[in-house]
Amino acid sequence: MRIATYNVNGVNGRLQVLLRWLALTEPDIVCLQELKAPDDRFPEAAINAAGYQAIWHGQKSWNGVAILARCGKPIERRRGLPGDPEDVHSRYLEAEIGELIVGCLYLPNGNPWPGPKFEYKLRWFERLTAHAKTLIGSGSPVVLAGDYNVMPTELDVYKPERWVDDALFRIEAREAYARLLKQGWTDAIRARHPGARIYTFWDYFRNAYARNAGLRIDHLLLSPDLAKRLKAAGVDGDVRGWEKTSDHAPTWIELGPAPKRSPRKTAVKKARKKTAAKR
DNA sequence: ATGGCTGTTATAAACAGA
Repeated sequence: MRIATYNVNGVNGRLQVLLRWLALTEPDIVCLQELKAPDDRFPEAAINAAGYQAIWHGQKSWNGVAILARCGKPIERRRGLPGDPEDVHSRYLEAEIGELIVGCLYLPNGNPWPGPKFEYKLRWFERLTAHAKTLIGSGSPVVLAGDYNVMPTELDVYKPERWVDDALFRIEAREAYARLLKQGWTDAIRARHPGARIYTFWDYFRNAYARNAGLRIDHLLLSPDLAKRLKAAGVDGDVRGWEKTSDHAPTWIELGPAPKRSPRKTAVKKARKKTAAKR
């Protein structure tokens, strides 16, 4: 099973690129960010025609997230994070898809630092972390996928020294990311490619893609049982070179099948067999 | 340090993104 996250930077402006990528890579589940469209402008018909059912949380001009699935319509569990009824940004959507819980998120950019936007980013991060704790505590298989707007380490930036006072790389943001992971989440790309320079975003300016002046800010975090099923992870970097493309590239994981029985049940069965053999 | 580019829309002497 392939699960991908893709910040499309305008779902309507990006529709042809999105459809081309869906047809090419056939992910089973897709988290989209930066729809930049209100609910009634989501291109549902085109997405359905491509073989996907979707739920979405739109917003005029900015933000907006969606979850697509090929294996039935995602069952919505939540839109928006708990903890701030004043927050009207469309940045979080959560669904049940088969045995999985999928959280699709678009963490605030936070620039410029310092300032109210950065404070909002940190508050939003805390709300995400609080919610993630309840998710991981439930013991369910969960993936939290999206644009986190954080480069976790120096390995995740083409030129770290230029970014130290940027909201995407400020120490407060990196520490918030580390605190989230400490709950027990696995950063899938980093787990499969320790030490590798992997980017998911290249600025539209300064020929950044050609120079590979990139950032790794799109992440898929896996709950412990899903981490055990992680077979592969990568970035569809070529998509960033297409015409009319997003500044982000699709980022994905490949999961093995769910174990048929829980380890507890298997242990019980083995014990029974042993007992039976003794008789 | 600044500005470079892109999508959206209040079509700009606009904003936000990263």
